[in-house]
Amino acid sequence: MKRTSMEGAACPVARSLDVIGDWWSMLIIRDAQLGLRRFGEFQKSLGMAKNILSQRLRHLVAHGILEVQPASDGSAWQEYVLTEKGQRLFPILVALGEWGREHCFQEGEVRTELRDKAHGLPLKPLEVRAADGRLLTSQDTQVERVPPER
Amino acid sequence: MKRTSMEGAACPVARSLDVIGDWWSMLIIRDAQLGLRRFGEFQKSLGMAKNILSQRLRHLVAHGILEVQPASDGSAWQEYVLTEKGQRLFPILVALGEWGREHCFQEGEVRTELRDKAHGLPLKPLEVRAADGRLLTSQDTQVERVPPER
DNA sequence: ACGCGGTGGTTTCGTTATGCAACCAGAAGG
DNA sequence: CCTTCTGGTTGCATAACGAAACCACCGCGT
Repeated sequence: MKRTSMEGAACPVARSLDVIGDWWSMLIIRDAQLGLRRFGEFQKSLGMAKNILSQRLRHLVAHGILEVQPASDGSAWQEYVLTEKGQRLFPILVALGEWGREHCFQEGEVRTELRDKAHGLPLKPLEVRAADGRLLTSQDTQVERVPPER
Repeated sequence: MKRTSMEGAACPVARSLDVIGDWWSMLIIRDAQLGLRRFGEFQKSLGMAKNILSQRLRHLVAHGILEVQPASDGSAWQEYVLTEKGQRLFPILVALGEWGREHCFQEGEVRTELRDKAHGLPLKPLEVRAADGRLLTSQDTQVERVPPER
């Protein structure tokens, strides 16, 4: 038996989840977006087992989301930094955060929030729009099989 | 031992992942957005084990993302439909799809894509914007601990 | 009313992933 | 050198997962 993989799926959502759909990857990526780079920083921030972290970091590196760099402070250790591909996950994090903030807290609970560094204000809510700018809901969309590019 | 839960985390991303962060939930929700409602429809579409599906559906119902309804065709069976809270996950799906489409396919592979029903055109790419409308990257943002509402 | 197949699950059992703790090698620091 | 810290790996116990068998109930044909 094996954990079923979506590698062959034509659906991009399934492909994404195949890469970053486990319990820890998105949290690691969140921390990486916040500037964490060292193994120990991730481990302390997330409180996860070191073997699992090690596994996940390797996985993310293998998929080109993180890359290993020589330490920025001159020491001989290595650091994990987001690649371009990893940076592009930002909207997913924002979407997750927005939904979590709205639907996963009781009134009165302490929470954190992502804000605009320039003015310290909350972000504008994410919007799904058509090419011509109309706001869309899931009912306004459909899935199409598109021919391979080129 | 137990799978570590993020229930107490102050970070909304962690909270979200605690609810929908497993391998299957987002795929079930994707199919629900596409209009699937019956147990058997999900099972056939996803090819997953029925016990796991059963578990996941219960979990999603318990968290108020799906709700059980009497069948729409008059038969005595039940159907699973998205609640308002579940509908709000749409931007996350769009974000996952967009990233997957860009970064998880080889050239020439068949893929599916979400399109605007009105004109059959691809959607506008998601954008993270500040309250004043400026485009933001992760570097332009910071996490703040905000006081409980009210 | 009776039998049969389809739907919607639950149970059972073997495999895989996760979590914890112990261990270990190399780098920093003194 | 000798010690401590960083960055892992290894081994083991347990929880989650996956496949298939099993089961109850619905609806339909007769």
